[in-house]
Amino acid sequence: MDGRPGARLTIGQFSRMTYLSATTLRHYHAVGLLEPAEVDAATGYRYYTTDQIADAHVVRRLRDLDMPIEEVRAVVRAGDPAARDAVIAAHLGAMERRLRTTAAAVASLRELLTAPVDVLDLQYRRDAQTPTWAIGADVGHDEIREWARGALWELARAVGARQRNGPAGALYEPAFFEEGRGRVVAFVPTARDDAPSGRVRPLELPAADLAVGIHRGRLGDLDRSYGAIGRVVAEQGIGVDGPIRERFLGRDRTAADPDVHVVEVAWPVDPQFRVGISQA
Amino acid sequence: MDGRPGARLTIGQFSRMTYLSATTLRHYHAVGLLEPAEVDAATGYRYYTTDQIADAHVVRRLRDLDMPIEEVRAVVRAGDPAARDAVIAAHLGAMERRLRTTAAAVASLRELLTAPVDVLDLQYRRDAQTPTWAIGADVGHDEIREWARGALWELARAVGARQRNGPAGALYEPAFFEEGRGRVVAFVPTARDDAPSGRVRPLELPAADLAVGIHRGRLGDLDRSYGAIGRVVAEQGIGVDGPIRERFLGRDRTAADPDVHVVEVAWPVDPQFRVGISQA
DNA sequence: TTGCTCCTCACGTCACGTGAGGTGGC
DNA sequence: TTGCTCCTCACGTCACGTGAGGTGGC
Repeated sequence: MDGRPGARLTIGQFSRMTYLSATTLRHYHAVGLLEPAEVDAATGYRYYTTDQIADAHVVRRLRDLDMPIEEVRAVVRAGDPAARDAVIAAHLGAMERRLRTTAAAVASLRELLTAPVDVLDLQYRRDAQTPTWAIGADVGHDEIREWARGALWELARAVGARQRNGPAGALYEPAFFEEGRGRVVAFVPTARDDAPSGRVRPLELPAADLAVGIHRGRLGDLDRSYGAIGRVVAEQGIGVDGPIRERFLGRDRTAADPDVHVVEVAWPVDPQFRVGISQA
Repeated sequence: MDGRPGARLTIGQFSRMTYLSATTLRHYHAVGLLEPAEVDAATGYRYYTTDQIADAHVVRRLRDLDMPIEEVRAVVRAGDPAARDAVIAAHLGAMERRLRTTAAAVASLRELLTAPVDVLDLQYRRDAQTPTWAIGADVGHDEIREWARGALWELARAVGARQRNGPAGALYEPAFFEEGRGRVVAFVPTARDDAPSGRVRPLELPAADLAVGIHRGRLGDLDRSYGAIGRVVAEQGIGVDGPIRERFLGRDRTAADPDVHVVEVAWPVDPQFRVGISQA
């Protein structure tokens, strides 16, 4: 029994036990993620020990789950097991959310390829200036669902059911569509004139001339309705600058699919040319 | 009603309707994935048409699912709807498989972080030369499960239950672990001396001195057992060159988890030093 | 005329993989 | 001594993002 707990391993031996290529191990050394226990000063040879195998497995598993190297480093470096577990739990939670949305995206794409092209009934409408309470932020495409849920929940609680003057909605700056990230404002119409708290601010929603279409389907399929509305607006040549508006009219409980939402999508247009579309 | 079906859009307008950034659209033009309907020869301005919105949505959705641009191009270029659907179906199938393995990996990682370190009972054994029928190939880490299933199924059918002399197994060249890809040979012991067909070839499994451990768990957790065995072998300093051997002893039907496999993992060692580990 | 949109390079990013060319260790 | 392992650059890959510096269109 001459076993040495920290037996020295060359990079090749360590590679075989960790499923990490020598190139990858050199890279992890360069970026300080997984440092060899010893480096020969004369030859530059890297030597690892058997004690490092467990860490290397954790690193590989986390990288297999696409955790960025910076986060993996935070996990490995965390002295405190609680802090370590927190980082991992956060990433695993994000992974599981991504899993679910990806599964939904796959299902939705199958549908997109078999279902016919959407034809939307577009209507022209002028919305008057409206007092609201609102929450605004710079939001990315990938986080919009979660952000909107949180903001609308906070707005609902702040305004109160009795003081609400209509369905909640949101404004999207063009950059949100053009660059995948931009200012988004969630709002709830209300005539309250006291001072809101938290992230909530009073907002006078400006009057606007709009081409309005109804999206009835999953939120992940909103792009199809946007495309259909944008297409008509472009073909009529009636579009003008300004944020896109959405209003959330609830779920369609008569549908077989439990995730069918009813969302009004409103595109700013020039009122002079409203002859091009039907009237509300 | 002056709508023009193919209305001209600047890159910014098209960007807003497709959720693709102008930079991304220029990139797709450069690589020939999504070409503008018109390019102004004097100014270089790109112009798209509303007819291209649907294609752009398909491209974006496929890219969101990480389909490589080459494959997306094949989908968009496919004139034949059947060919188009075949490419998409193949990728969606791969996506769904990846979804399942990722879900498993997440669950397994949670366990890895809470469960104690594996302690394996290692035993020394000399295996005599063994006649087998075998299938070999160059296989990557990500495809090993599928490949092994196919190869073992073909071997089982070729050899026949009555001519089988023991459990099936596999050999792995070091490159499989070091580079994530390498030669793998699946085998079934048999004394048959007729000529096999298909991918099957006769193979004399060479005699070998082995350190043998039993992995009892999910196949996705085999790395833990490899690490534990490799560690002991390294600490004793008894490892020698040669392929790793596995033998598949079936599932543990007594376990609550339906995916508990029993796999014998054998690491080639120098018989001179077998005093370091217990005897079989 | 202003300023917003669009243009073309060139370079950066992320996590490595792939040689080229050379040295060290058993 | 051979050849296998290891070394350090340097550059490539993939799908864009990010300026820099400049022109065009309403």
